[in-house]
Amino acid sequence: MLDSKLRFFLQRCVVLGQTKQVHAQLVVNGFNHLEPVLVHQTLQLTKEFSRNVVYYVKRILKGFNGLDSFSWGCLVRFLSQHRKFKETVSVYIEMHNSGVPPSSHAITSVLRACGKIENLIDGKLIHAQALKSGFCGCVYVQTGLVGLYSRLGYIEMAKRAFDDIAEKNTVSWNSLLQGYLESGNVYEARRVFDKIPEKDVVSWNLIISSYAKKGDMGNACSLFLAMPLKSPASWNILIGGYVNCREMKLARTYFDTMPQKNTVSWITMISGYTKSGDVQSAEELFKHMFKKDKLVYDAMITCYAQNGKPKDALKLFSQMLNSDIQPDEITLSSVVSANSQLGDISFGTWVESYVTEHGIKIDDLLSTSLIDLYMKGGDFAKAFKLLSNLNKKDTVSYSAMIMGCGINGMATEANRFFREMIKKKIPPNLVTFTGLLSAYSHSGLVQEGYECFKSMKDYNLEPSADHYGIMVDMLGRAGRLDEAYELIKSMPMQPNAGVWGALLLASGLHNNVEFGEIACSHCVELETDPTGYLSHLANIYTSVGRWDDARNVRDAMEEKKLRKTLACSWVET
DNA sequence: TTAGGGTTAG
Repeated sequence: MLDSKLRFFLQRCVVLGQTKQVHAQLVVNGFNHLEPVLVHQTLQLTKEFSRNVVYYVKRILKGFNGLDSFSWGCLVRFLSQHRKFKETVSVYIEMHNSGVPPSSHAITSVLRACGKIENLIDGKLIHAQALKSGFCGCVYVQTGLVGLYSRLGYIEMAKRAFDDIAEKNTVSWNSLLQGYLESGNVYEARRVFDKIPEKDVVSWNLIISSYAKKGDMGNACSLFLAMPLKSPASWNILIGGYVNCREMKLARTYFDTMPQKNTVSWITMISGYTKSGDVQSAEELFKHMFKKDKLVYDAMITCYAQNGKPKDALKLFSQMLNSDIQPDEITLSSVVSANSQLGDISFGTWVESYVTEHGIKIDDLLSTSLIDLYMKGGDFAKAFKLLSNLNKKDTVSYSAMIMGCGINGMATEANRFFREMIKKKIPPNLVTFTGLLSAYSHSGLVQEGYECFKSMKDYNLEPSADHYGIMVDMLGRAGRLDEAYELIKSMPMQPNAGVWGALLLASGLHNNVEFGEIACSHCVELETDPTGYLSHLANIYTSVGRWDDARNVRDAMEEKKLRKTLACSWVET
């Protein structure tokens, strides 16, 4: 009687607190055989991932006297469903080490997880276990194997696993299709697609997504129009394709007409606007969203951080915390980047304590943004420690380091890091050279800077206008104005105001009227507000005693300023 | 089984 009563209560639990109450009842009455039902129910009712639930369930599992592969399987599946793939694998291993035989659910889930985190070694081990435990006749497990090998690019293995399936379902076919798409064999993929006996939405979405990723929107769109039933994912794939091609207008048209938008649709649009620098449109979408989840906040914070609005990024971050949404390492990397733009080094300490308090893992990307923060703030030791603790040092982390050296005029260190990355076969990029050149420039090492600039072509890098700007600045400061001017004339692209501005600045330092005039005229042409440049020129005239010219320039400035003020008040009224 | 959020410059 009590048994069925407890079962009844369990099945009606809607929050963790209730299952915990019933659990206490079970234990008191010695009904431990109902614990698997409790585990199942608890995980079923947990719609949003919660670490507390995992701890709670794990505690129950550890207390089992008998082996329960059902309950363990529930947990493994729960973790996989909530995209905690590393944990899925580690819990599966824990289960195995406890001597619990796997269930088909557990195997299918862990195979998916191995595929997602590209863990071939464990994937193969689990394949062997599946064989040993006799699950290789189960279509779900077999399909899981096709999925694993497909995702990891072992198409031959995937094909073999697929051929072994006696009764293939559409998921089996789709997994194979994904394998061919992953390995870039479009021809074979198309053949598989055409052979699928009952194509479902996913079959269509997979093939459309492959065209969209390549930027072949013609094919993507015509298949999209041809498909019989569209899911929100189909629309999102198409929108994502247009976003990647920077076709925001078309993306917006589909976004506006799609029948059922979900958060993925909104995030795809917001990140599209982020990349095209349209903060206003991103903001407008964000404001109109009804239910904002963590990923939406992340997308919008990144939008601010990447478009030079660090203060807005931080404001939104505190709003996020106030809404009780927990940030993770992805959120924090953007927020650290925002703080780095503001030069607030104290935020690094905050992040480090927040991370330990909330059990967030500092991964390489978050470390890199912290390296940038500490280097800009001059805490070389902390940055260096983070760099040496990285799992994988890459172009970005080294560039952040070198960039910091550049800002702080540490040419020797910049050069040391540069040589280190070359030795490790990590390719430098344009940012690396921006850092390196500015390090030489700030230290006045003209010869080294020159060599470095010339060496860019050895790494197949074409200097940008900014790199020329640094060179002009460096040569100019050293008084080599002729060389600086010659360098500008040799530029393969149109020199920007930064380049001419550097020459103007140097002309001022060395009281050179000739180059000052040339540089200033170009700056005025390129920028809407010429007052700063003109005042520089006036100072040059003054320094060589050409008072009349100085006055003429200042008069011209007054007139322009007056006109600007008039224009402003005209607009205001 | 498909679709969404991150790090270095300006």
